[in-house]
Parts: sequence; C-alpha cells; structure tokens
Amino acid sequence: MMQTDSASPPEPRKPLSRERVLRAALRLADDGGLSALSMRKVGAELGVEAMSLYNHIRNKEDIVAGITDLVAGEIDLPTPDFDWKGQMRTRSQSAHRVLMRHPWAAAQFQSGRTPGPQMMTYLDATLGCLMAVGFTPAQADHARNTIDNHIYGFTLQSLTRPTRVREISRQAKRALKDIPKASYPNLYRRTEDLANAADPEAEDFDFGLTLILDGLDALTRR
Amino acid sequence: MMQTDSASPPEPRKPLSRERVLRAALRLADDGGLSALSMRKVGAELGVEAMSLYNHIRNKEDIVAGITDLVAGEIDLPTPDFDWKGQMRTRSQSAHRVLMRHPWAAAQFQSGRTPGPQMMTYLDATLGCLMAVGFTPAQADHARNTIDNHIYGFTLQSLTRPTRVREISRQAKRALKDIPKASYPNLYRRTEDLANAADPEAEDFDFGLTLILDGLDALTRR
DNA sequence: GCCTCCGCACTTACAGCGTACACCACATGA
DNA sequence: TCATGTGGTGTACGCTGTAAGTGCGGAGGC
Repeated sequence: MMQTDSASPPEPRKPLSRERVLRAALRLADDGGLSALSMRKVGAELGVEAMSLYNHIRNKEDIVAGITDLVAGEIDLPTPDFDWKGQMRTRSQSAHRVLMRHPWAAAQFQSGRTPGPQMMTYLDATLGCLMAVGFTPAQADHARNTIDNHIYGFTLQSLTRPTRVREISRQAKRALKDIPKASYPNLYRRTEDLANAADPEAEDFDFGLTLILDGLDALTRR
Repeated sequence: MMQTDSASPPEPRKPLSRERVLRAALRLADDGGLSALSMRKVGAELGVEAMSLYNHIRNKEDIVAGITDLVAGEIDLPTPDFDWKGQMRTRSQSAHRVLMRHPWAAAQFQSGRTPGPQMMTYLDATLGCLMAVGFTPAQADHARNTIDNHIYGFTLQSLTRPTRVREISRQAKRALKDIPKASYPNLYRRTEDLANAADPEAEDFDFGLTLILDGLDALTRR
C-alpha cells in the first residue's frame, strides 16, 4: 500500500474568508479584466469549488463592489491644506496611477454604485479638503465631481491608447489609411499631426486638470 | 380542410437586414440596458432565430458598435462659428440629452472603441469648430477631450441619481442613516445639505462646463 | 421548363456563466 | 454520546454567444 497520504501531505488549506476571496478576485480582474472574473475561476484560484465562495460573499456583484473598494483604499488621501490646488493635483495623480494599475476599475468608479467604506473615506477626505478652504458643501461636491469626471475620463482614454510614444505615432499612421480625408478633414489633420509629432505629448492629464483647478480658483476669489 | 393558410395570411415577413437588426437591438437596449440585449432576444423581437442574425452582423460586439453609432448620429453637430463657446455649449447639451435617452450609451462613448462613421462625423465637426477659431489640432483635441469627459461623466452620474427633485431629497435622507456621522463628517454634511435643500439645483451640468469653456477661452487669449 | 447555385433562415450542439438546493464532513458544546 | 451548526461539495437549471451543418426558395443559364 502506498503511503499516498503522507506522500501528498494533508495540506490543511487555509480556511476561506471574504478577505481571501476578494484578494483572489482582484488578482484575476487585474490581469484579464472584469470579463475574466468568474465565480468558477475565483474558486479555482483558491483550490475550491465555485459554490464555496457563497459562504463568504453574497454574490458576484458583492465581489465586484468589494474589489472596487479595495482599489479605492490605494489612493492617497488629500488633507486639509491652504494649498488646496496642490492637494487636488496630487490626489488626482494618485487616483490616475492607481486606476491605471487596475484597468477595470475606472468604469466601476464612474458608475458610482453604492460606495464601500474606503471609497467613502476617500470622498470624505476630498470634500473635507475643499470645505476647509471655504467651499460650501454644494460647491465642494460640484468641484469634486468635475475633477473626478476628468480623472475617470482621462484614465479610460489612456487605457485604450497604446502606451509607448513610438506606438502612438505608428498607430496614428495606420489610422490615417482608414480615415477618408474628404469626409473627415479635421479628424484627418489631427491624426496626421499625431503621426508626425516627434514627441506626442504623452501625459497631458494636467492640461484639463489645470483648466478645472484654475476655474475653481477663480470662483473662490469671486 | 381548414383554410388555415388564408386564415393566417402568409405574412411575408420583411427580409432581415443589418438596419432592421440594429433597430431592434437599439429598442431592447434602450429599455433594459445592455444586459437585456441578447442575440436570442433580438431574434425574437424580429420573429427569427438567434443564428439568423449572423447573416447580417458579425457578432454581438458588432451590434453594440452599430447601435452606438446610431446614437452618435442623433447628436446635433456644431458648426464653425465665431461664438465657439456657444457652439460647444449647445452640442454638449444635445449630447447630454441624447445620452439620457439611451442610458447604456454613455459608457460606450467613453470607452472609445473604434468609432463608426456617425461618431467620426461628430468628432470631425467638433474639431472643425474649434480649429476654425484658432485652436491648433492638438489644442482642439485636448479641448474636445476635456469637454467630452465632462459630458460623459456628468451623464453617468445623472443616470444613477433619481430624476425627480422630491426623490433626491428623500433618498438623501435615507442615505443619512447609513452614513456614520463620526467616520464621514464631510460626506454627512453634504448629504444633510442635499436632504434639506428645498430645490437641490437639479441641473448644474453647466457648472463644470462653464468652468472648462472659460478656461479654454483664457488659453486662446493668452 | 429544367437545373443548378447560393443566399438566408433553421436546427442542433457546446462550453461557459451565476446561482438555487440538497448533502455531508467535521468541530463544537451539552 | 449525541445534537447542532459551519463551511465545504455535487448536481442541476436556465441563460449566454456562437460554430457547424441542413434545407428551402428564388434567380440565372441553357
């Protein structure tokens, strides 16, 4: 009789937990996108059947909400400060970086389902920073909204675009063939521009952001 | 022998076509969202089996791209005009209205897949309007991007929010119970504000839009 | 008129999805 | 020693997109 029992040691298998389920799900979503996230795959990742997960989470929606909140927790929080524009700028850049690490997350943030605790902390800190320098609650909310729309929109855009500078130019050149110059002259001209630019300004996240912050600044002075 | 043939007349059933498939799909998506859009349901809507659709469209992705372009065609195009801010404002409001009619579409617009002809026409007109008043191609693109991010973001926000003013206040009051005042003081204060506001300014789409347009205006004058 | 071809709808089938439900091993407390 | 409950498993249902093969009906060539 083989000692298969001792040959393959019991491997007591850490007990499942909401935490462990969410971690595994986050890993799957990060490489492969939300469409690669299935109950069966999360189970497999943990060496467990799909149905076992339901002892720790309500359903798939609960998982997505959970990992979205995990991501929210990675963003650097702004603090009340005289230099509120600087605070908003760094928090925006932090959020952008985080969302680029988790490409599936930006769409979730934007859809704005019922936020988890980390997301609420993040919202609260942002509102707090703005209200501390004189924004009314309503103004602060509008400001935050405008800034966030920019962050999410820009990030989603960046995720589609090819990353490397060289690639942008190459892709622009290829796109030119598909754009009938006669039908879309302006689009053509812009793409032409992109194709020829030596250094297509890669990161002008700041373009829109500065626009918005300066606009808000003008409002507070009014 | 019953004359079932003449009793239920042949009903020659208009032939399928890409156009008819997309129309049916658009109807389904509009009431029920993208998740209510399945090949079998589109087929049923047309009195046809699911697989028959594949004679006219490549796959489901093709359908979604198709109806997204249909929606893009509904937006009023800007025209070159000295009052470019007015043009941008009306086109933004038009886009917002259209996207509210097709709640599933905003996310598609934002994801920015390979655009269809109507979408390209729309992009081209916008770029053209901006370049006509002196924006460089790159500037025009950045401007359009910033404006569009605001449109899409705000629209997605509006779609989550309850429509009627009364409802907003009611929901804010309910939300207050779920917000621990101690943990999220600023969020609490803003929600409190919303709950008590007699007329929570429903439509301040213009808040952020004006911010952005004025910012762009300042750039052109520089 | 007949034959042949082909466009287009139909049928069947498969792999994958979320999850309801029944079952059972095992640890715990009485 | 037995009841109880916690947390895993197995099976099953209805749904999804779509690959592959079938067959009907009308159009074009002789």
